[in-house]
Amino acid sequence: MNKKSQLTNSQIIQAALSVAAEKGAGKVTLDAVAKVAGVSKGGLIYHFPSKEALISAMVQHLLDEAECQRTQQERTESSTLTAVLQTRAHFTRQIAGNTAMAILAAAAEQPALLQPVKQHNKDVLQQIQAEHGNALQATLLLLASEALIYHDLLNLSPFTAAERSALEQQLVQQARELQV
Amino acid sequence: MNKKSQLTNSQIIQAALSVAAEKGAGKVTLDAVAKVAGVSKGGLIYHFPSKEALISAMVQHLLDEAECQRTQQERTESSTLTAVLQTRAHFTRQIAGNTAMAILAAAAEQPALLQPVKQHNKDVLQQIQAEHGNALQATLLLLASEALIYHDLLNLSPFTAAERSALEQQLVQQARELQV
DNA sequence: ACAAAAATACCGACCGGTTGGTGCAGTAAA
DNA sequence: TTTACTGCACCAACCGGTCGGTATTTTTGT
Repeated sequence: MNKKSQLTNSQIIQAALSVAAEKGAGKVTLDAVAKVAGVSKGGLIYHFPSKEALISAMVQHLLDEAECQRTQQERTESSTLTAVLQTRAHFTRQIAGNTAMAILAAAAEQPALLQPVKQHNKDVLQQIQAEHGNALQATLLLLASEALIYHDLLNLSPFTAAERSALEQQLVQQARELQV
Repeated sequence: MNKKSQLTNSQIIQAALSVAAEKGAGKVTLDAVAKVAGVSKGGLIYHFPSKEALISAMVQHLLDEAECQRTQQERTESSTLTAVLQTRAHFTRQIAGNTAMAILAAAAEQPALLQPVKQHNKDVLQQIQAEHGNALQATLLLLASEALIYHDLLNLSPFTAAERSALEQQLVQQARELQV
């Protein structure tokens, strides 16, 4: 029953994501997740032996998804930096609702659970720095883009949708100019 | 006993800050805070009638402190943007430990508690945009600086201390060049 | 000036509810 | 027979918050 098991597995993660998004980061409880996933609590524990394991899987899932979208975008972009900026410009808000609270839940629960995210960011940064002669400037552009994400994460964005689009566009443009 | 009351009040907030920093955002409980503050739970509740009130006060305290440091820096800087960047470069890491988890605690508990932070950011942004002809570029610099803070916040920084200093220096320099 | 009264600051046992997690008997499918 | 669960009772720990009571300070009446 490997297939059904995998299915249930991803159902649970999706449920965890949606609980985080709808009820808030502090409300991701095993009971709530099990209920939304349509699984008994015992079933949940069968798949993820602890809450920590569940949240860790949640974070990993998010990371895999981001990675997937980025590599997809890289086919039509000329550098990693522009690919990242474009991906973020297009997909951020659609994922934001889910991602935000999930990350927050992880951070609140046990900060160490964000370690994979850190590693991922580090990898991306190194790749970008290697591609550009002006690594410092490339890094600044990447940072500005990250700040926009963090704004979504904590719902702290002071920008209107228009302002935000302008910023994203500007970032991509400057990134393109940076290429030699 | 107004003075002693105020003292206890700030002791409690300090305790809440240190609990958040040392134990993590998810461990800010009334019992833990009371214990660190050297106050009974009843005493804590006397000062802050609910956990929400406590965390709200915590956030406000942080905001006031940041505001104070910034206005202090503004005396020796020629623009709000450079003042902000300088302040962040010098003080971020020393506050980071406390601030980080406090903000996270607020976010996880009830996202609405971050509303004052949002307003504060908005005000700063508007002031900066009004001061610069190239508002877009000024905003990008501000954003990059914010990303560095968020890195501290979630302990996600991929930079070494040296890299980080270089980035901060670069930001200030570009901000100075932006002034006309 | 001084005691009675009132307001303030604080204690800590206690309560109802929640949480993460266990244990186990049973079952349907592979 | 193994895998993948269900369903439910149960648990210890913990959580936010209440409540009755107490010590101390301030206000007030005389």
